[in-house]
Amino acid sequence: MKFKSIKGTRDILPPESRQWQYAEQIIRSRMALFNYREIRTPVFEETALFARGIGELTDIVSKEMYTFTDRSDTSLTLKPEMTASVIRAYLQHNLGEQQPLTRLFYIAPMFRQERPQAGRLRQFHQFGAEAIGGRSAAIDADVIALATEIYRSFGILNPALRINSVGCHLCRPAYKKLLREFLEQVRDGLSPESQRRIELNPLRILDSKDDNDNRLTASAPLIKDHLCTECREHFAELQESLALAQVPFLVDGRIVRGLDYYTRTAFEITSSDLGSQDALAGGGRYDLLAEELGGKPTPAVGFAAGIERLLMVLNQQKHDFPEEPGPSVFIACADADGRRFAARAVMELRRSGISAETDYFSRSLKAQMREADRQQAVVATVIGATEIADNRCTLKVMKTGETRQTALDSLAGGLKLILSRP
RNA sequence: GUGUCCAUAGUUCAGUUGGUUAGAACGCCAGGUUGUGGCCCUGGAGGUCGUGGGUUCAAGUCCCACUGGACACCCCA
Repeated sequence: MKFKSIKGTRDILPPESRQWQYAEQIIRSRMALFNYREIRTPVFEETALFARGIGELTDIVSKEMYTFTDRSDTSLTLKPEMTASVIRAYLQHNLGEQQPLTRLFYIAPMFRQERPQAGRLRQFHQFGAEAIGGRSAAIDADVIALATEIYRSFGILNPALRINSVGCHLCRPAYKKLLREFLEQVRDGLSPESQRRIELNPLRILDSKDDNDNRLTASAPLIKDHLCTECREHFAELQESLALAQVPFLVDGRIVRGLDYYTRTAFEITSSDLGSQDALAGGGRYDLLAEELGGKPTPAVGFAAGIERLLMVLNQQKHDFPEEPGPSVFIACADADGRRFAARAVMELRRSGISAETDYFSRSLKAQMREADRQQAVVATVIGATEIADNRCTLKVMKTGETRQTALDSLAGGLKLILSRP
């Protein structure tokens, strides 16, 4: 075996591809219900878009991007996330001029050069939504409700929604200072990893996986208790809106978002049926991003969710996926006349909307019937010189074994009769 | 980037303290007499034992490197 799919990427083969189609179909239907419309953007962008949007110092930008130069020496990057691209498109096409609130959703592949593990791939797929143009917390609640509604409609058993506010450029700097002062006092007891994070990313320490860290930071100040007046009111309004929408949630002051552009609302939906990477979806508000990308100040809120992780949970929870339907009819050929007939009939049937299949190996009838069975054909019929001479054939319903005669020259009609029965 | 474990037919696995032609199940193909699937029976095809080195009279089995995979850290969806 010479060529293989590259590390961290995988092929989605039948019957698994069926699960993807099914998942995407449900996602699309929920997006429509919430009045979000689809956006598709190129798989690559100028590298600078992500550097500016996500933040130069984030792990994603500093060490995980697939970056290359094209033949005219432009630095391009396979998109590691979607939000920067969506805002870029929003600004490029002045979507904000057409309506006050632009609501977009996407289903697309993303690329990050990380070490693969459970629920983490180098090419992975996300669905997500962005509501651009409004600062009301009611919109945050709408976005969060959309995310939870999608999981609810899949029948996911116990997703947990946790929300927080990470403040804004007014209150976050002061809080960070306060937090650093606290962390310095317990510095020596923290894990080496967390010690490093005091300068780099102090908020992260609060959701460390190290039990000892968590003990030491149990009494650390939380940003939700140090918000400015406006952020505090926004967070209160969010909780009220979620309650009105009857979306159950938990306030978790330790939730952080990894990307620089987040302000105020941050949320996560997790499942205990995932491995260590337990986030199904994450999102929040990013009021500063549009400006960062050269547009005029534009508040926005959104979320992104992993499709692989969704499917992992569904399979873990033994979700009842619809099966791939087999052909409606399999035409087995008894002889050369039968094969000639089948060659014409399968196309005629397909053109009249009936999925039809036949044998291509001139095999024994037994083998052809086996094939019909394997393919889960609804009906099988054997055609040969006799049938053609009599203008009659026998339709066999594979599941029950019952048979029924029909005229050969109205095969489609006879099949439709059988297929339309429950 | 770090760590732990793993790598044998299409798939899931077994291969005894290194010792002749590497096995099973499922799947696949063919047959079980005349034109009918599922169950059963019989037969068959299919493996450079991840790759490359090394130790040894002898390596699927021991050692090293590489590649790939799984899981965890990190990070995140």
